[in-house]
Amino acid sequence: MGAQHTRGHIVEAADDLFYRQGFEHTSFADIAAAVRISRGNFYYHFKSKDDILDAVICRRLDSTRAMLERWELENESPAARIRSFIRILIANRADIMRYGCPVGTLSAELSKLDHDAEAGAVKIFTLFREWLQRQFSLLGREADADSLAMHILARSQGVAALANAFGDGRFVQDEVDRMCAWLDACAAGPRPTDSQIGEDREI
Amino acid sequence: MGAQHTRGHIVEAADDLFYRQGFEHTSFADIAAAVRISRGNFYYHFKSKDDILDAVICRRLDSTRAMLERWELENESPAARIRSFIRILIANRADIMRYGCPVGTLSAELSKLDHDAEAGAVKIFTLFREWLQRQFSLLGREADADSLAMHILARSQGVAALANAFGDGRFVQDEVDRMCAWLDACAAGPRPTDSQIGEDREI
DNA sequence: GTCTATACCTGGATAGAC
DNA sequence: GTCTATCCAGGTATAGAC
Repeated sequence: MGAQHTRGHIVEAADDLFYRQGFEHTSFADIAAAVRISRGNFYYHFKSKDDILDAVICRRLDSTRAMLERWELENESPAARIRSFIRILIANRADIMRYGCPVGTLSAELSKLDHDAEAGAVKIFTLFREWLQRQFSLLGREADADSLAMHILARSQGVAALANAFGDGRFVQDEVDRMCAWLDACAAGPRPTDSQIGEDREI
Repeated sequence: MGAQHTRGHIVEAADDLFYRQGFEHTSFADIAAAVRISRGNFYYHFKSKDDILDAVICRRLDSTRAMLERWELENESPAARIRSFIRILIANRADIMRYGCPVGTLSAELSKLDHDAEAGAVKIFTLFREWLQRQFSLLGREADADSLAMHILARSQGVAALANAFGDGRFVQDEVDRMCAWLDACAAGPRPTDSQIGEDREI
């Protein structure tokens, strides 16, 4: 068993448990049981629980970067790329209904704990934010690209929060449809006709 | 010191601490320090920490009911009432940026803890949901009133989540403006003109 | 590298004096 | 009603054998 191999196992198990149970609520005993090593062995690989958290956040940052890159390669148009983002709500629907959004719930928890690692968790949000901003810029919305990015990010967070609270899969689908329709209107241009001002400000 | 008086103090302090620090992260020592009583004294008033949580949730249910009633009395039109709801994001902006939404963060935490009281926390959401649904019905949107209620609830949750993560007050104001504009379009009628289908599905 | 044993602390909960 | 003293479980972290 190479050290890196065990270390990787620990981070992987911790990532999963932190998502499902929360950081504070997950004990070394929980992780040890999942990885099948003794508690004492942790301290050969990490010097504290906070250290494991840092490793988990790095792992999530890496996998998020990889996912965003994939979406970019798989889709030609920025609109299609943004739709890939919106559709993670569907792809991960079951987990989201049970455990919420991994990004949102972690940064919310760390915020309450007043934990130093909160900044790292927010960085994951920032990856999405900047990526979405780039896509909206490519869509011809340079002027308000960041605002649009934050808007769609907020909506997906809200959907995840209520999906978790009410456990309603139909609601998720409805909101995804709304977001896609909004995106279409958005791609069509900032202010289609003068008569639509009012409705259009929604965009 | 009447028993009810002390009990009320405990619940009040616990409510505040559970919001700012989270339920699990708040210890009896924290509450005791806030209320200025000894730890042992808790058990005269409550038989366990979970009991205090139940009392806190009841308190929040009551204060939510009172707030919704107030909004109803203070505003004639359903649109104005819904705007009162949207504007809590502004009224409580400072707290939301620091601690998130009290309803959303509690039910998210209890969900991860797999705690029995999660159902109670979700009831608070349900109060908002049903109240909003009634307002949308009065607005002439009986057919999709619940869907619209969930939509606006989700958006406010998303705004709170990102406001907490990024600590950006400007973002909150922008999103509140968007939500108000959306509401105006919504009140104007479900499908203004045929040519707007597509943009309109946003509603 | 991984284990067992254990130190040490915090947190919830109880007992009983006042 | 409120206190002090105390118990006990569970958590992080360390020491040292293998």
